[in-house]
Amino acid sequence: MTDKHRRQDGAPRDATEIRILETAGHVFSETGFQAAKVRDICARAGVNLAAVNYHFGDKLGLYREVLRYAACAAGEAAKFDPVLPGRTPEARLRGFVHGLLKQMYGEDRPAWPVRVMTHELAQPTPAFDGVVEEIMRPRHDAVRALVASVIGRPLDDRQTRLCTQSIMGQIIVYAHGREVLKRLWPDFQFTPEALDEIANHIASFSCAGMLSVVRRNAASNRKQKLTAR
Amino acid sequence: MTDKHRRQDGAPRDATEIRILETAGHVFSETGFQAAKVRDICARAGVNLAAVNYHFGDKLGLYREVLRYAACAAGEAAKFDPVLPGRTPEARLRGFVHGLLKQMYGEDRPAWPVRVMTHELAQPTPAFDGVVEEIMRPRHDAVRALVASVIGRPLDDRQTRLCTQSIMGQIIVYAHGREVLKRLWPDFQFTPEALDEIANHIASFSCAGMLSVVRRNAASNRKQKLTAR
DNA sequence: GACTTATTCAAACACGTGTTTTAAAATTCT
DNA sequence: AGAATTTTAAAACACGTGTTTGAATAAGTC
Repeated sequence: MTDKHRRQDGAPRDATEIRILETAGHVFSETGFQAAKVRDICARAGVNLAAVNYHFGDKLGLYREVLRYAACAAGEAAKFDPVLPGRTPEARLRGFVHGLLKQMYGEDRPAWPVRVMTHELAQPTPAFDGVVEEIMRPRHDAVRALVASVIGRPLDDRQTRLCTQSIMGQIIVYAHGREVLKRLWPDFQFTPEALDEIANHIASFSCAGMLSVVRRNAASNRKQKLTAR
Repeated sequence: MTDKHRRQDGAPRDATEIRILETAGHVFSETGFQAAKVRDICARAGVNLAAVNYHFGDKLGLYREVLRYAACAAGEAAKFDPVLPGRTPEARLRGFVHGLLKQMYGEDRPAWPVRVMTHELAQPTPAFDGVVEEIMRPRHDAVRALVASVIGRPLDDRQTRLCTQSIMGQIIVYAHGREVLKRLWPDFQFTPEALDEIANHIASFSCAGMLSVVRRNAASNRKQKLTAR
């Protein structure tokens, strides 16, 4: 890969490059990086075989740009801070979950970025660390902060982390468990109403769960005081 | 693949086949089916290149056997019915979660079967349907039955399914989100104590969540009665 | 012990795939 | 318009990979 192909952020792309990027997104999402074929991408994009090497240096260079492209589509949700808007913690959580689901499965969104990420989970490429730091960690930390404030525990507490895992798990099961979901609940569709329903469910389910943690802590505190007396 | 390689269940295997199977499990778990190389498997297993074709017909035949091998390791947990043992629903759920976690991350368990499944989620092979039906659906349905009995709703109710998704999501996030977890919570270890801790957390968290669903239904029922009067 | 069968081995084969090359066409610049 | 540059195009190249082959060795059988 020559210097020509190390493009900085926001560099303009011509029609060919965009067509390759979008097609490559689809192809990579279907088979993952390794198994995807440059010939397949080029054929489906209607460009010559050599175009990938000319515009992106090599296959990995193209994949990096695809990942960045996918991360860009996820950009707004990453910046979205779930702690600010809404009044009650449940409303804030509902907003966060809804935003995340909509960003992944909104009707106007392409489906391939999520699938590319699923492949990364199965077999991380060198580009994965960047995605985690830029996209996933901010979200995770935002949820963690919300959890910490709800259950009254430090950010780094194990209970805080377990609750955060529980909440994130409920969300991503719809993403990475999709192939299972299709078979176990074939009637399910990601309609806007379903997105609302899921967000509502996860928010209330999780708030109740967090409150139970609070209650358990309070109970064990009382017990300690009693025995200490 | 000739008839010779269509072996029935429980057929005896010699040392070579077992060595190939175990090594193949590791290799497939690292890179997925497509990207895995027969030469790599054979080299690491210390057998000749042609051994795979001789004993398993072709690469896909080997993969099928690896999947069955992995499913076998998961067999006891699949047969395990979470509705029978234990008294309270929470105890039953805790038992189920703990069994599943231990089966995936117990210290005596190899790590590769879970990783192979992660690859299947990203890019299902023809063998995936069988795995879902034989391994995943029984578990899923068992949890669903438990949920239905707890929240007092039919098996096929949307609320029942959402709660089931919530519970399964909390579990599988530790499996399929492992690469993210390693980066976002690097100190975390799958010790036996951690497994207990997680199982306890998920069980109490989820029971509280389900109870909140019950309460919400009761509240909306009261409201309906009031307006109907 | 001789014959048959099963298994292992090294080499070669056939094909797919990422990349390069070289030339033609299109675009841009002066 | 003419030259320089950029982009596209077809073919070839180099290498990796699943599979097959045929001989050599081991195991089993009468």
